[in-house]
Amino acid sequence: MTRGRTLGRSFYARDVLTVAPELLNKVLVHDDAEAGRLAMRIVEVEAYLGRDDPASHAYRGPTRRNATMFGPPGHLYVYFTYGMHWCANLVCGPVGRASAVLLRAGEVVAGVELARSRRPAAKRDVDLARGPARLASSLGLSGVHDGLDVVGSGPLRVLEGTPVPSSDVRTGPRVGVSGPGGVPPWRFWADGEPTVSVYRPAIPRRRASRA
DNA sequence: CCGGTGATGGACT
DNA sequence: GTCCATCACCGGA
Repeated sequence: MTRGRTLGRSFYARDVLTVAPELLNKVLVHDDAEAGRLAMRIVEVEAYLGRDDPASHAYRGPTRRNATMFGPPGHLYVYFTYGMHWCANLVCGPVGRASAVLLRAGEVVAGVELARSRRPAAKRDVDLARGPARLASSLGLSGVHDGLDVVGSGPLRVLEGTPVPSSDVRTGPRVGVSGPGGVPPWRFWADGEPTVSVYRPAIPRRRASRA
């Protein structure tokens, strides 16, 4: 299931709220020189608007961490969080807008054995990429992939897939984001997908106090 | 199934 | 010092 046309730059160059739902059912392919190929059908995404979005990493302007977001669309923004996890986004919109789509969940459609080896904690295959850090882990993504172009001949690309009919696209609030929630339909998934990550309201927890 | 919580390090104020 | 675009594991129902 790794046939199909590679999406071009113009796909990503549009408004992030247009691109996000269209990414559903697209197939992200990662060819690792040593590990091999893994292909992931995207089933859940989340939009981040950029400078005007309090929940976005880009809200306070460019830093070394978020530099990729401020660059051209069609590049992968990978960041490190909670001291142990990587998460991946696709940069959208025009240069400088810093909008991006967080890849929240997917279904492994090629390289399942490889994904299992990367995520031994997953009890069932449906858990291999249920959640953004799990998705990145299954794909073998980390900081070395931040900034990579997914358009063209690199190890990463996104293939066309069967579009999800708009009547089957569901929307909801963002996951794990505190602060002003805002109005736009931030999160998108396809109706009936078993691999969509579970919604949990953002409840900031204090770090455990030392005795 | 569900809720509670420790892990763990970097970015930012 | 505080906050994370999170996950795995545990105990209870």
